[in-house]
Amino acid sequence: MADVVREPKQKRSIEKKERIIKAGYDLFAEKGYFCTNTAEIAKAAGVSTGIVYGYFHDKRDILLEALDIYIHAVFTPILALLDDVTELDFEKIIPLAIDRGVQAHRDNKEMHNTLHSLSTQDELVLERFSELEQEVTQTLSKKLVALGYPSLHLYEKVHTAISFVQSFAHEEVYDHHDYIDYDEMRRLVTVALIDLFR
Amino acid sequence: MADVVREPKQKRSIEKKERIIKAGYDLFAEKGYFCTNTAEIAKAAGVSTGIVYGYFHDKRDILLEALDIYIHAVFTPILALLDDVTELDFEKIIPLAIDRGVQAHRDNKEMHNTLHSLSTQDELVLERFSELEQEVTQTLSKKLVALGYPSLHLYEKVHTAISFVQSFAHEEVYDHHDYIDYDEMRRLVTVALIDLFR
Amino acid sequence: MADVVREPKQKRSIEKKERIIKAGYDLFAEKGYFCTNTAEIAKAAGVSTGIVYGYFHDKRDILLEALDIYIHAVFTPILALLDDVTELDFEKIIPLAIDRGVQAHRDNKEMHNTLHSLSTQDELVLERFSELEQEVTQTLSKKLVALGYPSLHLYEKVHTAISFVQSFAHEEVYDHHDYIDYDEMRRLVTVALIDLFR
Amino acid sequence: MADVVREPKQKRSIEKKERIIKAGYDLFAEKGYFCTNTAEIAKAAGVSTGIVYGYFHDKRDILLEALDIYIHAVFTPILALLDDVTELDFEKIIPLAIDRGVQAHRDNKEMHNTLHSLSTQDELVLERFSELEQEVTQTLSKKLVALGYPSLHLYEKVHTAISFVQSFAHEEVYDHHDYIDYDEMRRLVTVALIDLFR
DNA sequence: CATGAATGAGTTTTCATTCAT
DNA sequence: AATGAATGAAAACTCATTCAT
Repeated sequence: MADVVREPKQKRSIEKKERIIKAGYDLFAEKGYFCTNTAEIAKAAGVSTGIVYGYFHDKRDILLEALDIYIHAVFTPILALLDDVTELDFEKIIPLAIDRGVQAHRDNKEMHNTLHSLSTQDELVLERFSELEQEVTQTLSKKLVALGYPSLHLYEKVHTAISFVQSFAHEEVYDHHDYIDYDEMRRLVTVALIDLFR
Repeated sequence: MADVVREPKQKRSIEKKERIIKAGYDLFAEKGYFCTNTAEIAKAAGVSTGIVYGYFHDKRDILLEALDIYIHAVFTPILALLDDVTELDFEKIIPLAIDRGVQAHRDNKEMHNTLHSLSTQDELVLERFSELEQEVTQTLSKKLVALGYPSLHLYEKVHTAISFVQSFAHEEVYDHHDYIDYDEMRRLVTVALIDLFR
Repeated sequence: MADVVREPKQKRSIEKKERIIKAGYDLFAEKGYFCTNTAEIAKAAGVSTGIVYGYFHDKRDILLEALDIYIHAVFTPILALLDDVTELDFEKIIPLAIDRGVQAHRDNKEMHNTLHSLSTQDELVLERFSELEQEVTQTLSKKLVALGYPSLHLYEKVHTAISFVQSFAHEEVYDHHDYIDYDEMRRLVTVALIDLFR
Repeated sequence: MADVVREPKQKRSIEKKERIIKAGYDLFAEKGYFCTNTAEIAKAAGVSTGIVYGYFHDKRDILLEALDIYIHAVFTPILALLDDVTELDFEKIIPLAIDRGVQAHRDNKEMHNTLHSLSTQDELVLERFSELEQEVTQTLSKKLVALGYPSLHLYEKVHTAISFVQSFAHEEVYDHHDYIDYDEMRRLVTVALIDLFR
């Protein structure tokens, strides 16, 4: 009935809302969205089940907020990638980019999976992911152009690079395979990316 | 307490089991594992809900069998990739590989997502995915060696190549972004992969 | 998800569905719609909570079916009122009508209240009540005309009569007041109704 | 365990309490007792949810106070009915009584329904209704006697009259039926009531 | 083997009431 | 007195799994 959600203004409330998001984030990451229930989230956040619905419309709403956290955590370092760069030395930039990508993935791999899988079933999740990729691609492209890189097919290059980095990060972070030497793989990816921008 | 699952010998039973797997496959792909219920699967398969438990231990068991179907569908064409190749002309092989990868992804993208997301939560799903990647990497590597390609760091090259192809396939199949020219991106990926094996 | 409701064909199922409606009827009548929960209905019907949703969309759906029962129980005897009448002797007909009305009310007074109050909040309940009143009015009018009664303002007369009978029935059934002699009141109502049709 | 309810002495408090009752009245009338929650009442009254429990024991307590308002609103004009009458001309009195009854019903029809339905479930509501009917019947009867009307079966006549008026008021106010000419129906009721007192 | 009705534990969500501030 | 965040019990409804037929 009361389809109203508190927009907390006071510090204590804001902290509480954030505790709930954090608890949701961790549980969704650990067990997936569908295997996590609101009672668990409330318990993990140290609040009652009722108050969860004071801050969020429903469980999905918690996910959407967790998505924002995730996006912030993962993409902030990547967007900042070229901030300290003054000259276009891809031999230096690429390894740094890979490090950042791997680190971001390492810190958030479970959530990544949870969100990625939901993106098939949830318009909004998909949309936000999409917007984000666009923002990253365009921001990095703009910075490269500002540093003097030619703009021909740049979006495609950057997008491909991001895609390769993510793909490698995923491999390394999960580290499934005994028969793969990940250092060597990293070298191959590095070379491929340097060639891409040559 | 018949925790026993029939191993169907007769043709009619085998067909029935396969219909259930197919129905499960389609529904899991369309709506995800958790948003599909067993009654729907049974209905789609044209059987009663009860009999599902005559062929499968539980819902997850259907998923596991669907996983096998998926694996077969996706990886058979990829494993067969080098079967008709007699000389190592990567300028020809790579575009073919990309086509196959994109096609496989296109045909099974929803199931890919469903399974991928479950792999975080389900040991066995993860394990089978892992085994499969290993098999593909090693089979393709073996074929390349047989065709005269040097074996140094070959697993890493092949694995990286697979990873890049999948990554591109995903991009192209989902086709999120207006600002990306996917033909150009395909060209970039093709060049990168040719360089990888040069 | 499965928004499907079984339409029971077999005798056992039909009996079960009727048991649920009966249990709902009794509980709604006794405690009102909002103070009755589905678990209670299930328990009273001797079934599990789950199966209730096999036969009914939701709690309101049980109410709607109970409404049909109510309508049948209350209005069947009233509709049949003039069936055995061959001549228009209101001195005989009116007392009979009052008896029937009081009896119907007596048998179903709680449900009457429950439904009546919901009619304000539920379109469909209101609609069915309305239809019913219309049917009763028109059926009785038609019978009177067939017996030779003039049709001028007949609907209004019949509707007024019904309304008076219900009103008296309510009074007598509840029997609130010590200071009222209900036999005398019945006499007054009888006279008023006879005069109405004179 | 402050189960104590403030009896407000100061003007501001009294106003606040009245605002809550008014808000409760309106919401109960509009949506029914069970579909109205205390937060809504508080909001509509412009107070906090907490303070509601400073003035009322519980939600039902608000209803009971709203009942008093209702009773006052509905029955005051009816009780005053014969105040200006000096001679017993029922041809004049009856139409006036019907007008008053219809008007009272029109102004409070939703609350009437809400309260009426609760009277089955709530002793106190039933009791107050009963007391009220008694008061109205007895007050009007006394006035009639003072004007020279014979007291034989007077309570029954008055009670019947009230009951008929209410019944007609309900019909006219809801105005369900296209096939009914309510002006004609009013005429019939008027005649019946005049005859009742003849 | 097959059916599909039945079970009941589990899930999301609401809301009257309390309580820290 | 007043606030409105917080509580937690209770409600509606779902669904994997079982079982009588």
